[in-house]
Amino acid sequence: MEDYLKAVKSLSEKTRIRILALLHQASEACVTEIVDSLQESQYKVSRHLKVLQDAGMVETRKKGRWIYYQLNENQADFKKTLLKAVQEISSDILKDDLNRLQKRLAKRVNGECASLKSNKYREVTYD
Amino acid sequence: MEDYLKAVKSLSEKTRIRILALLHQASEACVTEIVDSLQESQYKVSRHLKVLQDAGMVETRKKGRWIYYQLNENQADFKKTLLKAVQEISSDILKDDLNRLQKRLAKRVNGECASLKSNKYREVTYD
DNA sequence: AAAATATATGTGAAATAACGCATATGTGAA
DNA sequence: TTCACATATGCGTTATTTCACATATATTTT
Repeated sequence: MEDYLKAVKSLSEKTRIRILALLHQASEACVTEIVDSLQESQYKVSRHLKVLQDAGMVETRKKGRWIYYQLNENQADFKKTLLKAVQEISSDILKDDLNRLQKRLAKRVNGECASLKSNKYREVTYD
Repeated sequence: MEDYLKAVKSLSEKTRIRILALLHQASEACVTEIVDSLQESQYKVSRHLKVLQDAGMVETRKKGRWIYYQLNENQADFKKTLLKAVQEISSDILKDDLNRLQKRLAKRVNGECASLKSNKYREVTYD
């Protein structure tokens, strides 16, 4: 029961819903890409990612200095169904997030997350 | 978005999960029957029922002094999926609740909730 | 009308969760 | 080995949620 509760609670916060919706579309994204897509602070995103991970909703893959997050698809029916529910949310906020995500993912180099802070790459602009 | 959040939050509490699981099985139950099944206080159950109602997860039917609660099946996919997720929870607590519910529903007279506090009816015993 | 039953709610205390800032850790690049 | 970037976290503050008690409202029975 505690496990179920933890999973539902992990969905009961706006930022975390936004993250999960993002991962539904991206299949995998690193923290910076999520930060840029949501336009939220790094520590806020990082905190919420941890909650989602503790609840078993996402899993990570480390590659160099980046940590890629993705949905944890391989789990009990209950959590799968919860993730399905997230897919059924229709909201302007999520649409905007996804638009920014698309632009952000387009900056990847060789399929890897790009370091936009470095001046080797052009600025990201969202408009 | 706020509506989705409200719905998920309504699931993110143990008592409320127990109530929803009960209603999945009972199709409809009045407050006292829920109180007896969960063995929780009346005000606690009443409070949580209100949260579920505000979130649109349950609806009520008033009949005399009783208010019958049932799942609100007629709604958007997102909430339907959430309710489906609850059905997929397997837990000893829920099993016990359902056992007590069965015994409680067996006390009904003419399909109506029975007033067990009155000495016109035998005591309920759970063992 | 009075008593009993069913349900809801105002309020303040206690518990829980989210926020923000600063900072720590780890990794690759210069 | 120094610097820049990516990510995580300790901690105090604030906001949100739950709890518990008492009590209010509505309905039925006597």
